[in-house]
Amino acid sequence: MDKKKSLSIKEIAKLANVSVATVSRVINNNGRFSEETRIKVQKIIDQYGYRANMAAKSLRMSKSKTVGVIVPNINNEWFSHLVLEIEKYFFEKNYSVFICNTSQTEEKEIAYFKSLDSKLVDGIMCISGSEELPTNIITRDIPIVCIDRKPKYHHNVYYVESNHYSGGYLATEELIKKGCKRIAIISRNKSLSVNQQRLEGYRQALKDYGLVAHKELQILLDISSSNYDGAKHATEKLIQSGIPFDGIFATNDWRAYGVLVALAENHIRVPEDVKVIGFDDIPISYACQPSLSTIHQNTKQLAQKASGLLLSLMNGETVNSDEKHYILPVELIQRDSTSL
Amino acid sequence: MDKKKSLSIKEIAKLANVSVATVSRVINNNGRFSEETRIKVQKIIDQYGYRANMAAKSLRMSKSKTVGVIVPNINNEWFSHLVLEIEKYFFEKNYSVFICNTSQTEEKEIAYFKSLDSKLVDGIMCISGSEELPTNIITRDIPIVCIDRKPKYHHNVYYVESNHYSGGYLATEELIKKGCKRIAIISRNKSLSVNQQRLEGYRQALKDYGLVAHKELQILLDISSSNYDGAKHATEKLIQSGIPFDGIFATNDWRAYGVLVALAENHIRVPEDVKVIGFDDIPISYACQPSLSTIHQNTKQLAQKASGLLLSLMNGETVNSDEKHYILPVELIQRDSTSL
DNA sequence: AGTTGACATTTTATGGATAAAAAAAAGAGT
DNA sequence: ACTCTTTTTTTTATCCATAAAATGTCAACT
Repeated sequence: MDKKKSLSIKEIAKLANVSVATVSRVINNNGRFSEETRIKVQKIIDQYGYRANMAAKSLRMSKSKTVGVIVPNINNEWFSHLVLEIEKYFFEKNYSVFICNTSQTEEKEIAYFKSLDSKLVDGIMCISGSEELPTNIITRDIPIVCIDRKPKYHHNVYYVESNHYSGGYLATEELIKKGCKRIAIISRNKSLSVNQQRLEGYRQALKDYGLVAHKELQILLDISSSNYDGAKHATEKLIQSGIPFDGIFATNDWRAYGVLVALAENHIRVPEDVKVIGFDDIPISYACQPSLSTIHQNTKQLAQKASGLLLSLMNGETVNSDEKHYILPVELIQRDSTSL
Repeated sequence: MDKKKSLSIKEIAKLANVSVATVSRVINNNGRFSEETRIKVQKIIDQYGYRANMAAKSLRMSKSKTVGVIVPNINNEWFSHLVLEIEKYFFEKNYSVFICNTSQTEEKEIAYFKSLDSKLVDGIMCISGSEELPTNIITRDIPIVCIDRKPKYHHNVYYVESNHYSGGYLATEELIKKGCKRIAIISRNKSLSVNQQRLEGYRQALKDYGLVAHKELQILLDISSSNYDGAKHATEKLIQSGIPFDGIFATNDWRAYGVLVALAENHIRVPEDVKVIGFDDIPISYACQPSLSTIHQNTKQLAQKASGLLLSLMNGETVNSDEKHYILPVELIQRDSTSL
């Protein structure tokens, strides 16, 4: 294999009989040079090849054309969809993306912040991680944008999220409009604002429609169990308890499928006996049966807004204070699990 | 916010009253220095903080402690699971991972190879991409390991994959053992060896059990349609055609769910009237109803083997020629969709 | 005391690129 | 032809860390 080692600027310069500075200016099309020189240099580059050494470039310019994406678990379709869209956005702009999977541990999050700092990333995208960002660890002014979580106040932190309150409201309202009177919610007992807001929306909808928010129908799972298993077990317990219910709002789609399977195994029909609605609108929700009514988050737009914001910050553009965070609308998707 | 700029080795050296070389040796615990000096330097570092500048380090050492992962689509649970495990492995070894999503386009693949080359990555993990790797683009000797695909011969390319032939055989055999006589296969018409091998396994199983491999039951989708939709439409067409069948081997789980939904919409019961089996064992296959029999790929092991191999290569260890590729066994998972 | 060796530390060169300052070349005007 | 601009190009310094070579220090041994 004739692997031709890439030439450095210095070597190109020698071959073209010009100085390294001239080559640099031609390559970056920055500064003055005559057309004649441009052709001369370009010819050598075409002939011998040149691949910039990003380490050298980063060192000199203290920026790296890379961004880090902090994500709890990339093997989760909602997060991976965000990552996909972020990657697409930044690829277009000639940035590379470091994937930083925290597995929900603070150690990994801290380690990655250190690493990203060390690697001179130009920006950090932080998806739904811990409450408190370890920004104090960072020694440079790296812009940070958060998705899906209101971070406690940190200097230079911006965020983009869906309207979870509205989603919780819409989901509950859908169940009410389809005739449900005793609606359970299965959510997660973490202080994450996301779950909190969905719960608020649920409570408000019940209130607005004059329904009682039964304490025993508000089930908050702890973090230890998985979404699917946790929701499945919770549903089984609810069934065994004998407490009547005719609708379940599961605050994400995996939980909703836990619910659906538990109901099916207990020969409770959906939507005839009990109606179910989820949240997120991941592919599973239309591909499985019964298809799941859910609240659609505009994941792509979330990613693009956040990426655009981060890019602006990286370019040193000043961002109006009213553009420091976006709350994107969500949409009710009606499918079989809440049909009449 | 009191963001303390990190000091460079030079500044640390000045504060500690030693030379930069000494600081470097202490930090990297490499070379000789007295305990006294170690303490002196460490004290300054503890007091003022030091964060290595990886750009400088990479430039000097021509390695970056990063690897690139080329993947067709990270928003696909099988790939994202691989990426997750690869990330975990390399995090432990103190490497960062660039995510390179090709969206199945050659342009992006080539662009990413150039970028990774430029960024001095120490290794590349290549997951099920195009047939021919654009390795000639690379100007340095970067080790490459492929997962899930036999690349045409390239210098320095190694690969790890599942035994797809055996998987195809096991899947078909399961259907046969559960009484199916007219078994369809729904796969993809790409030259990817993966699909080819699964098809071979299917044919061999039919042959071994004395069944006919009906041409009209071998459906190869083209790449344009999605797995789910493609399989759903294909199943609908098959039903409409009136050709009898009593088992379907869908060569991945998403296709299998396309099949299941098409059957359900046509009031064909699974597993009573038709039995269905998938491939991959992604989470959907146990979480949806009916739960799906499938062929489990040991994704974690695949990722770990490949990562270990890549790391060895990056460390310059010589790899025995018989360790240049691994073929890992797959496992039949029996669930409702093929129960009796 | 002087040579030798072991260890500790500093000096110097280097990796590849860019920006600023300096120098050289070309063009304009008198 | 000579000065003054303007444009082009080169020189130099710098980014930060590491490795190799050189220097320095101390103690042991003949």
